[in-house]
Amino acid sequence: MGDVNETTEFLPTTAYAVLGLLSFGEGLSGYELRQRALGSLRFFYWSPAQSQIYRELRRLEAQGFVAPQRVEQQDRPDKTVYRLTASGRSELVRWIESSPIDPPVIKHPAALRLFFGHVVSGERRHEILSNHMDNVEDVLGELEALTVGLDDDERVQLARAVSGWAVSIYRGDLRGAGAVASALDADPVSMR
Amino acid sequence: MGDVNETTEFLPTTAYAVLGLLSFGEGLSGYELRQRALGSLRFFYWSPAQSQIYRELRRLEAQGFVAPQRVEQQDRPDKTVYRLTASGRSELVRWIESSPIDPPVIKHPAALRLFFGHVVSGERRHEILSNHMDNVEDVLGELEALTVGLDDDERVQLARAVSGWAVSIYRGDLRGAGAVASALDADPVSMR
DNA sequence: GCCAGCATGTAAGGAGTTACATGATTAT
DNA sequence: ATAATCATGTAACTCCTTACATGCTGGC
Repeated sequence: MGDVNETTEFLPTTAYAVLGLLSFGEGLSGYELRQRALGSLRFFYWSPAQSQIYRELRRLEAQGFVAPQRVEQQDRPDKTVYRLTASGRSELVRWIESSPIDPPVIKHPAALRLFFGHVVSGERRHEILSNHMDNVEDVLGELEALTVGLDDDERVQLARAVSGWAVSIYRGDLRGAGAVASALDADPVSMR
Repeated sequence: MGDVNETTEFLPTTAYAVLGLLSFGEGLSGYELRQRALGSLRFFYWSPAQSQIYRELRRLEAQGFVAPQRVEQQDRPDKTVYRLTASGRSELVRWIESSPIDPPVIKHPAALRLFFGHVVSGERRHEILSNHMDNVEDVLGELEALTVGLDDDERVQLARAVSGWAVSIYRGDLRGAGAVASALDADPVSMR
């Protein structure tokens, strides 16, 4: 009979990711938002499909959290950049202040497959591992590039810190993968 | 003009998680599958909603990858356990053998919020961090319990190895979180 | 001339969620 | 009594994805 609804409702996380990317002051188009997500959020969150970004922008505009502004460009197609409104900023603050901090969720294709690795050959198990380690090395390389790309501006201190955090996580992954590889060599699992 | 469709189609990952859980030989009900997912897959993949499990079971049964078997119980409600069929096992093998090993995706609520942390106070930033670190300590505790719970049976070697892998990742997270905390203390970020 | 990047969108569908409903048994 | 666990399911909805479509500009 009438939920108390103690915790206020929030928009989906994607919406706050967009608001957050706009909170640095720049006006960004849907296209540019996608690039930013691919270039940074991807490493510790994920990156939404392009169509999803436009969808969120429409919703945020309807709510008054972002305001569109047409920008004419002579060298490229015109674009619509969005800016964070005052109420958009409050909404972002409200989310960061009061939304619950859930534990991280790791979607780990390699670990999932290896967990069921008893149904395949030892060769395939090693292949999965080395394949995965290559992936993670790549990610670490891109993260490196990202950190270097950030200037020493005060406003990117947090971005830099969070990038370093992601590096720690991926390094932990790499360390664990190495341990798994050793374990598989030391004590071969028979295939069943 | 007719896509080549070079990579054969696969079912959604959830379906293979179910097949994988059944590949250890036990017949499991939807309810039990949910428990298994919560108890292990959760740490390196995620855990599907209960309704999703039943949905996948129906699809897998329709495809002939699992076979239902009614089990009457006197102490508890009867249940339907599902067993992996031969073709279900081949399908699982096919997936592990030939599906691409994508890089891991980390959904990290704390890092995402801190990335936009310049809009909130230093107190809230620290709160997010410590809140997150508590979460991860909890997860590590549960992973510990999981590893202890596994006997020395050969068939759980891989499960044990993968659990250890997850531990490495979460420890990397903790290490990174500590570094972020120090960085915030050393060089306070002004709120904007 | 054509492809790559910029820029925005629609359409269709799938995966996954929450909430609800039912009913049995066991423990408090 | 009633709460908790076991066990299964439906209904409604949302997020998100893939695929497609359009058109412009710049470089090879």
